[in-house]
Amino acid sequence: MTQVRQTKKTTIYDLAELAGASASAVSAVLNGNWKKRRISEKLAQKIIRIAEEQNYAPNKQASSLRSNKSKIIGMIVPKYDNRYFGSIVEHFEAMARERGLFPIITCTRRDPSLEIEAAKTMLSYQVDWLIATGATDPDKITQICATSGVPTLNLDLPGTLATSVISDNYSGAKALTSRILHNNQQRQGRLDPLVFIGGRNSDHNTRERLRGFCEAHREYGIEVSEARILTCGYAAEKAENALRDFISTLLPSASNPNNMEPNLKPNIEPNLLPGLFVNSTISLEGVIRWMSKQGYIGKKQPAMGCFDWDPFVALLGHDIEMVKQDVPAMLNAIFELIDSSAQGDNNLTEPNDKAQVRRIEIPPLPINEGTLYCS
Amino acid sequence: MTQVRQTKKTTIYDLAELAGASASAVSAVLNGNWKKRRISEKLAQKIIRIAEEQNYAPNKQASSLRSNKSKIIGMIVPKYDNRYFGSIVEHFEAMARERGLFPIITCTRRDPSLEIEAAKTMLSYQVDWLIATGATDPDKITQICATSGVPTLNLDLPGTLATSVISDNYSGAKALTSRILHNNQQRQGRLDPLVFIGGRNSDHNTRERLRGFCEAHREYGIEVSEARILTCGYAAEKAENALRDFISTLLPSASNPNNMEPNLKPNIEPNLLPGLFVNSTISLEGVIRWMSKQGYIGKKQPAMGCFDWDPFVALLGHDIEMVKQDVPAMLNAIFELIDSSAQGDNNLTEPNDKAQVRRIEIPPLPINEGTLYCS
DNA sequence: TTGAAAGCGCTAACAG
DNA sequence: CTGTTAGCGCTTTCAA
Repeated sequence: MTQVRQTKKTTIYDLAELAGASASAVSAVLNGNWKKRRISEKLAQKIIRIAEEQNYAPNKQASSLRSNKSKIIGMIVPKYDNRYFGSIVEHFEAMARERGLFPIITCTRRDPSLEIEAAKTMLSYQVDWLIATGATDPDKITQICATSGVPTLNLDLPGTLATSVISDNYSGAKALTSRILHNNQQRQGRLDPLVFIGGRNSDHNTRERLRGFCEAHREYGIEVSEARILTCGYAAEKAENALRDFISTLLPSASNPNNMEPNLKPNIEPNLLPGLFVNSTISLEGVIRWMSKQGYIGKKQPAMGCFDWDPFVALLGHDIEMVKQDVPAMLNAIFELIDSSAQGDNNLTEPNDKAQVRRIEIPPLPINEGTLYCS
Repeated sequence: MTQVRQTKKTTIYDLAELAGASASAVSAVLNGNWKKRRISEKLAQKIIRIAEEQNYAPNKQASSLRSNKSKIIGMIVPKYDNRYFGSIVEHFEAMARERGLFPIITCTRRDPSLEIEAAKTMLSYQVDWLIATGATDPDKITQICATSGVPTLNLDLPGTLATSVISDNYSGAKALTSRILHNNQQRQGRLDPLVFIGGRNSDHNTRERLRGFCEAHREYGIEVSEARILTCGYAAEKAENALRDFISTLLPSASNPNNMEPNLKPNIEPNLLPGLFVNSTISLEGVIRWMSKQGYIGKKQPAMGCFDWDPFVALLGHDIEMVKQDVPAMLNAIFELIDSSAQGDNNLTEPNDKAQVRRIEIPPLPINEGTLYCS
């Protein structure tokens, strides 16, 4: 190893010269298909040795320019501020690397325009695949990619133009709601409707969870009024404000002594909050912040549940039910699709062929580590 | 827009043909330097229109192959399982995009071999810059990149061969330790040494925090024994086990009725734990899990502090002091370095010139949102 | 104001 | 068993 720094990167031509061979020989050896080219083992060894000595790094830009496949697999993700997406990204990277793919992730902060911007940029960098995770408009991404012949898959939030792998939101939410209703009954000795908080009306998952939420109520024989659906977005602040506003309309106060939701009137007690279904950990953050400030804690805390999991919430002492989405299973499904499409690499089956568009729903896992302390 | 899908990607030659111009004109226009080439505004408009109509996506592989600059900026990150790194990545991406750079992140799970593997892969994809965040061996990465002439920067954990931007761990830890000692005194009515838990002896941050930890004790006139330094790694399980083992040697029990740390003996009470300095939120996860299981909660909970911040911990009711590392300031420092190097783009100042290697320490922010509920 | 042409580093026929 | 050659899509002189 003579050089520590060089102004110009080593190429296969440099290696070829050092090995006294041709660039194509070097290329073949370095790509591991020298048996096919029947290059002598001796030459192969020599080339490999020299490459290592020179600390050679192949130029993937050039290689994929020529071979028309980059081995880059892109993923778009909304946020890094919770365990769910963090886990998705970690699993995705690991599984991509196992397959010799190069994963690139980009975070679009739930910004629709950034999403399509990011997709276009990824196309420019010649991704072979694009996974749209939690995208606000997955179909737009699929369309853009289709123009360049790049296959896409949706994760977490479904689209109609590409196969989607998502949680079974309906069943998960229904089961979660039942558990909260049950806990609420235990706590308060009666069956009141819950409040649904967080998420967006416009997104499929929120709608499905809402459907499960309502169905669980129906099975308990409870009606849920529109006023109890607070789909205010995901941000913690929005959830905090939405809850505050809702409660202020609910509880009797100096400013509005009579302004109570009709069906709650007979039961209402100033310090008794309705049970809460929180649609994400980030919304939960706002909810808990508000409850803590107001002193709705300990005995005064209502039964609660959260669609998504966070380890500290499990320890929060709030006795909060959680649903953990099955990230490993979801990514297994994703890579099964990718693997199988790589196999049947004929032009007959277009990746996002109309007939092939499927929706795969993965059951989430119920969690209840609550009640660990602070009873 | 006639085509929805095409088997072959559109190139500047296609656009050139459609525009009745040459490829080089198209290239110039699309790169925004058509004033320099004095191309007619009319032609420029036409080309831009056609490009949009065709949903043209430039091939960055080809472009950077030719121009020898990719505009790709890579970052290596250890984990996505905490707010600190999540925040780093989000800020990094946003700031990179502001500068027209393409950020690519890769997560190496604190695995040294994966780290250098990832660095090499990024080099193959022709990154213009590489930021090594929390790397176990930053200098190795700097060396590998230097071979290809790619400048690097260290973040979070420093190296000696490239400029590093890190938190002021010593001062942060010292202040945090003082606060915990103070709280402990309030709670237990006396001054006992704390236990330091989490992190690695081998990493600079842990050592510096330990130094601040000891110095704070010294200022309080307390001696810290070796036995109280539990640098067991970062994983939650490891912290949980280390704490369990430590306590079992500390407290009298059937199996070891006399096996107590000498200087604690006079004060010991079965249910009174020593105060805790926890070196990361992920270690804290294990610590709290164990404490909850054992019932060391509420009044029985010792004073605690955590180097790093998590919103749910703030709501945990454990009255846990936290230190929040100043991620925006850290990334400002990073991009200041990048920006200034891009400015003085002469060959005279090598990016990682020996004389230029600096260490920039950013003061972390103290946080105390504790005591919100569950008093 | 524009086009032709060379070549970035690599791969893949094809020709020995 | 190995080398020559022709591009992949783009940028960049250079020449008009």
